[in-house]
Amino acid sequence: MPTLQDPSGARNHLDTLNPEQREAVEHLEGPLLVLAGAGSGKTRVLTSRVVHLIREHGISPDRILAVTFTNKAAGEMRERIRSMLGGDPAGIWIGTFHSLGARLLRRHAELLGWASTFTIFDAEESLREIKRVQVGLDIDPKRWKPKALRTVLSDAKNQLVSPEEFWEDHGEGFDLFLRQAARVYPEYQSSLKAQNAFDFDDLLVKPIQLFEGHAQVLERYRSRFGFLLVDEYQDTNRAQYRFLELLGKEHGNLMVVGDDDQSIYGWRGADIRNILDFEGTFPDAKVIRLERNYRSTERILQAANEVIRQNLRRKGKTLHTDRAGGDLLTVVECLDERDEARWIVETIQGWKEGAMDGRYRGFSILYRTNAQSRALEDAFRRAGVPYQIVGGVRFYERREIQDVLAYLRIISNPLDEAAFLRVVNYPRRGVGDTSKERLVQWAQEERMTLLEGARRATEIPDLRGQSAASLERFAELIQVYSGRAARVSVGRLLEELIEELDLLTNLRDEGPDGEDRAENVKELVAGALDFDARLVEEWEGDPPDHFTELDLFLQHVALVTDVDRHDPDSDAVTLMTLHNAKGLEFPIVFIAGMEDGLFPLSRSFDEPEQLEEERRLFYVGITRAEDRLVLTHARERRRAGDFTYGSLSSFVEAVPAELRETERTPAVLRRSGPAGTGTRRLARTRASEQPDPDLDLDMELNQDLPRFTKGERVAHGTFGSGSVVDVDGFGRDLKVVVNFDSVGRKKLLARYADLTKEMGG
DNA sequence: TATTTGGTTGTTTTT
DNA sequence: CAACCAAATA
Repeated sequence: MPTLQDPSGARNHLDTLNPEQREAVEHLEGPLLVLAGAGSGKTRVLTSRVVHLIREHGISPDRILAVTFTNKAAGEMRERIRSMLGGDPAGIWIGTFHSLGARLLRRHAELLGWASTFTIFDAEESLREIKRVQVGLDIDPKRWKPKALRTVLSDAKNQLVSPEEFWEDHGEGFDLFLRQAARVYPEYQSSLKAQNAFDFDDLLVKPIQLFEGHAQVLERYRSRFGFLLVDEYQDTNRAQYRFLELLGKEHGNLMVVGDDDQSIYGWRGADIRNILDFEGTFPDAKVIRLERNYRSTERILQAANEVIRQNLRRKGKTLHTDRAGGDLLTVVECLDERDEARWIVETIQGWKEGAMDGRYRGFSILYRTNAQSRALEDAFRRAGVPYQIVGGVRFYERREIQDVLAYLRIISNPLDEAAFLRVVNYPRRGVGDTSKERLVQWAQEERMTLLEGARRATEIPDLRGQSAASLERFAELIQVYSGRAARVSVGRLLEELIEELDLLTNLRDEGPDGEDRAENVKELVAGALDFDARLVEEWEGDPPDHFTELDLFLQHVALVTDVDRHDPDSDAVTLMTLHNAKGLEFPIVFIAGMEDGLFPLSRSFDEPEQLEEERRLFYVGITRAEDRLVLTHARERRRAGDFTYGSLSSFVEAVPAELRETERTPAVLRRSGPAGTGTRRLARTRASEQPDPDLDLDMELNQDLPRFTKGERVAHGTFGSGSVVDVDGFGRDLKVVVNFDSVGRKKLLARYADLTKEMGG
């Protein structure tokens, strides 16, 4: 037991806790469910309990396993424990399910038939792989969408359904799509194995197989980790539950912390029953509720309580705060998404001088879909207000980053064919699709890896001399760098590689985005150089012996998310989806796009379960706010190319009127005349709402699309006159086949085509 | 072999 | 209105 100094005065860490928090922290053995409302200090409870276990009960840190939802949360937790303890909790495991899984696999991959230098395929890479498998099985990727297949396979994995079981269930079933999936699944798995790769879901599934198939390994970790702690338990899925069950069911020292009202990942397989039924699974479980909120004003909390109260499937709790009163919620009506964005930016500029100390960092804008960030981003850029977007196109998913990473992957894992094929002709060295094809085929026949094949490219029949020479040089390059990888840091390796390939110049020559791309690559290098330092602390007392720093770097970048990269200290407004906002807090929060159909999304209307999940998402959004909450909605919004007209979200109407005030942007006021006609709009409901008649622009788009019948004569701006041959689809998807007199047959989408009916046809 | 073009497609949410 | 993809052409 460490008898270390306590610089933060945390010796009395119990004194600052409320009775419920304290009870949770002092809990020693047996299952414990902490139902922690938003802002109730659950992270504090988790860290304090770890510290308490170590310091008061003499538990060695290496007996503790803590699971967090993001890597950032893991890092913060470790940091807080360190500072409370006054020293590093060496040997403790803290991470996400995925990173812990990766860690286990690094140590024991051989038992499953993988090498410890395995590659982790990200979502994009698994998609490519699925496509490749599809083509191999002669399954048309147009008819059966690879993305849909990936979703199905991912779901199956998260439910721990093996390829064999999946085949039994669907291989000969009546659902044609699932039948295709049943064929793809086993092929996909063996393809991954052949490349010494795991996909994201494997990081959960394979450790479970490891435990289930190797009793001595399970026993080793089971006895090592006598204390398990899990954050955000409401978002765990079947596989994650199984993982915990294997490690913790026997001794039962499992503390889970979560909030059923904040379960927002059902679509990803998260099973809310895990938390709802915890007491059923662990009959001797102690349950502690944390309902005191330390974050938000009373007004905000009342709104949140009222909203979530409408859900049926919940444990039920009500949050309280000492922060009586507070500002009303503001509901703002905007013209369209650009007006909305402009208003938000201007409001932020106005407010920051007063209450916010002239700083931007306390502001956050949340939205339902990533697409909404575009208009906001435009407005911020135009106004010169600093912002950071979390999510959307993720940093590590950018094309140029993926290209560079693919080099590192093939250097680290020579079996990684996906990486090989990605960069063998990047930068261009005259190895086109046909050459690649030849190589792949030949290597397969000769039973060698693509890299070996490239090394012996001159032996490949029907290959241009120039291509063969390029392949040989490429193979040599990779070989040289593989050797260096063991001796040199990743940062250094990357610098040399980029220099040698002259990548930055290459990127800059690419066109308008080239400079940005070059910058991104530089940022990656900076990250790699920085990585060396971090490595040491993370694996302290648990040294990496079977693999290189390069492997760990690749693992790191495969698992970091954009939320992890969010920098709360930079003075910028934060923009992100509501999903990404989980666990964060801001003094002032804007939620944009509060329209029925967008939030809640229209797809959730007919499924009560889904509507409840949307509502929980709204609840999460509301409870991010400390002092002020602003909800904006637009009369019309461009979505997927055309206009949609939305009315105020029913979620907002669920907030009692006395808790909110309504406002309209100047642009709206200009349109509808001075206030006074005011409240009418907000009381109105549903989609019957039309834009004001004086809203001249885009009037036509709002009119019902004309109907067409076969044989009818029509006229088109560019193609001239013709007759309707066929009509297909309906509504916004209405397609019309017209045989034009001059240019012949064309298939047109009615909503764009602007066809007019010819008189007397 | 590389680049351009035209046509189709699509918007939930992500570890 | 994109972004992405397949076929066409330089």
